[in-house]
Amino acid sequence: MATIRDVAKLAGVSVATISRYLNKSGYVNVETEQKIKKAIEALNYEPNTVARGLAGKKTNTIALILPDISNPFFPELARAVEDVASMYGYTVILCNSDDEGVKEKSYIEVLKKKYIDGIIFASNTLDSADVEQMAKKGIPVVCLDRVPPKQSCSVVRSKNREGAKLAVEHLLGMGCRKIAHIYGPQEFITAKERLVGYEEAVKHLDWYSPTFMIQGDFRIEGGIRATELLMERHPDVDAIFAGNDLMAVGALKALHRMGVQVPGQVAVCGFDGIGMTEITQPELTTVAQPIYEMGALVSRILIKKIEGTLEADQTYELDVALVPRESTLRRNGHESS
Amino acid sequence: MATIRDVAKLAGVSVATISRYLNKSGYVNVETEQKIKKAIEALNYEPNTVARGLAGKKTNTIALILPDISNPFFPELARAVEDVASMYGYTVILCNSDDEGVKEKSYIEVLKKKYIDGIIFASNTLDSADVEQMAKKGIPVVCLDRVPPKQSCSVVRSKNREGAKLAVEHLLGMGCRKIAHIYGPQEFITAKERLVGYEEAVKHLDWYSPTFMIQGDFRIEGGIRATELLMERHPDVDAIFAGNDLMAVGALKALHRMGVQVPGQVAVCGFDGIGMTEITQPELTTVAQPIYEMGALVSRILIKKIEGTLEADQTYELDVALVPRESTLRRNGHESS
DNA sequence: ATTTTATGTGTAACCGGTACCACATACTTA
DNA sequence: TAAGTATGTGGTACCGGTTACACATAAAAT
Repeated sequence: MATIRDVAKLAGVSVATISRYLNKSGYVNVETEQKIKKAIEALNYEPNTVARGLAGKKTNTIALILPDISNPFFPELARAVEDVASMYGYTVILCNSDDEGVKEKSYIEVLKKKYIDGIIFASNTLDSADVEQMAKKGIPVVCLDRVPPKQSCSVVRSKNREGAKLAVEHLLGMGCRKIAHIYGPQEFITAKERLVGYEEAVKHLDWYSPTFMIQGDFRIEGGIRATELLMERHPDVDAIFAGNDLMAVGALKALHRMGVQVPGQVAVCGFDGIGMTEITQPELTTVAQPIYEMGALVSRILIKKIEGTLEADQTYELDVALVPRESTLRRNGHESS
Repeated sequence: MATIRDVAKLAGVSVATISRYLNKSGYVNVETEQKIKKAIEALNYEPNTVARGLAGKKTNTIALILPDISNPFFPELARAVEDVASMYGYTVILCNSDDEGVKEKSYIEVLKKKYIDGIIFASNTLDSADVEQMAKKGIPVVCLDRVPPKQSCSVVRSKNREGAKLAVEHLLGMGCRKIAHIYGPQEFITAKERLVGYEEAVKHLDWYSPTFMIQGDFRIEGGIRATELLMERHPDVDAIFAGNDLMAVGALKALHRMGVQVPGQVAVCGFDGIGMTEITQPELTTVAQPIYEMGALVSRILIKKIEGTLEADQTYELDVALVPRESTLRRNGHESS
C-alpha cells in the first residue's frame, strides 16, 4: 500500500499539497493537480482511513445500538440505516444491547475509543442523563422511539397514540363491540403510548372496563399467555388489539388452539407492520410504522448532525398507517373510510 | 481524554514502559506497575483504539458481509457473529451486498482501508479468485455456505444434500407418494445441493419425473408462483419440499388460496429453520440448519485465524435436523424414527 | 509605486499509540 | 573473574495522515 509520502515523492511535491488536493482544502495549481492525479493513479494510492481517523478524529463510522437484531422489527431498520450510511460514505457497527444498560454502556466505551462519529439508539435502556453526557462529550446521538431526553438529541418516533386509536376505530368500524388490548412492558414508551391511545379510544364506551387491558411482553409467548388469560376473563371479547405484531401473532396462535375463529369470533390487530404479519393465517391487520423510513431518517439525521448541517435537534413523529387484512375482516363489517 | 504521555508523566516513567505495562509485553517492575496503575486510575486513562490501529494495523474489528440483513435467515446469524465477536473484544461492521459483486468489492475496498482484521462472507457473489486475493493480501476470510475456494479460507456450511434426503424420507415416512421440489436459484450452492439431495432420494421411485422439480427464487413470491405452476402441472402431488423456508411459506400461501388442505392433501416441508416457520398455520416442518451455531462458529474461526491460533483452513459441515411440525402431519402417517 | 489580496507550496508538529534499540544493573555460569 | 543472561527502563522513529504557519509570487487595489 502506497502512502501519501510515496505519492508526494513521485509527483515531486510535498505531502501537504497532496493532502490539500485530496481534501480539496486550500489551493492547488491545475498542473500540479494533474501530476498528483497521475502519481496516485500510478501507485494505486488510497488514503488510509485509520490514519485519517487518528489525525482528524473522524472515522466515517457510526454505531447502531439496538436491543436484538434477531427481533423481527430491527432487521429492516438496520437495513435502512446501513443503506443511507453507505450512501453517505459511512460504515455501520452493529451492537446488540438486549436492553441491558451494562452492555449498552460498555459498547459506548468501546465506541468512543474508536472515534466513532455518532450513535443511533434504538434501545430503551439509556436514560436522559446518559444521552446528555454523550452530547456533552461531543458524540452526536440520535434516538429512536423515546421521549425527547431534554432535547439534547434528535428523536425519531411514530404516532403510537394515534396508531392505537386507528386500530380501535378500525375494529369498531368492522363491527366489533368489545375490544381488548394486550399492552407491552410499560418501561417502553411505545407500549405506554399505545395503551394510552387505546384507553382514550374506548373509555367512553359502555362496555369499557380496565379488565380488558392485559399485560404482554412484546413477544409471541407473552401474546399467547395474555390471550389465554383474557379469553378466560372475558369470553365475550370480539376483538384483540395487541401492542405489537409479535403479541398479535401470539394471540392468533392462542385463539387457534382454543378453536376460536379469527376473524369470525374474534378479530385481531397488531402494531408495527413487520413482515411476519403477511404470512400468518389469517393475514394480520396491523398498524404499520414506516420502519424503513424511520431507519433512513434516523440515519440521515445523524449524519447531518455529524457533518454539522443539522440546524437544531428535533423530534420527528412519523405517521403510522392501518393496514387492513383478513384478521379483522368481519362479514358484517363496513369499513368507515 | 488522557493520552499515554499524560500517564507516563504522572507516573514518572516513559511511554514505553506504559505501553509495555498495557500490553504485558516486556518487563515492568512491580512497584512501577503500581505507580502506573495509580496514574491510569487518576487520569481515567483508556488507550485510544484508533492510534493502536494505526500503529499496529490491528483494529479489533471484523466485517460481516451478507446479502441482506432483512432476509429472515440472517438476523440470527448476525446476532451469533456479534455475540462471539464482542465476547472476544471485537466489533462488527455490517454490510449488505444484495449479492451484487460491485457492492461487495466496494465494501472490501473500504474495509481494507479501515484495517479491518477479517471478513465473514455470507454472500454468494464472491468468486474464488477474489477470496484468493484477499488471502494473499493477508486479510483473514471465512466463508459461509460455499464450496471451499481452493482451500484458501475456512468455510462453514451445513449438510444440504443430507438435509434434502432427510426431508424426502420424512415425507415418505408420513405416507406421501408424490413429492415435488421447489428449488432455489442454482447459482447458490445450497440450492444446488438440496436439489441434488432431493433427486438422489426420489429418482429411483416409480413416479419420479423431472417435472416434479420446479424453480423458485428463494423468496415467498417465487414459492407461490412455483406452487401454482406445479399444482397445475401435477394436481396429484401430495407433498412439496421447498428449497428454503421462505418458498415453503409461499407454497403454504398458494395452497391455501387454492383451497388445498395442508397437510391433508399436500404436505409441505421447508429448509433452514427460520423463526417464521413457527408462526405459519399450519406450523411448518423444516430441515433446520443450526443458524446460531453457524454464526458463532464462523465468527470463532475468523477470530482464531486473526489471532493466529487456527491450525489450518478447513471446511466445517454442520448437521441439519428435521423439525417435524403440522405441515407434514398426515393422519395415516407413521414417522419412521 | 506601494500596499493588499489571491494563489500556490513546503516544513514540521501533531494525532496517540507501538516497538526497536541502547543502556544499566544484578545474577548466573563457565 | 570475565562473560553471559535475566530484568528493568528510556529515547525515539515509526504508523499515515492533517493542518498551522511561513514564505513566495502574481495580480489587483489604492
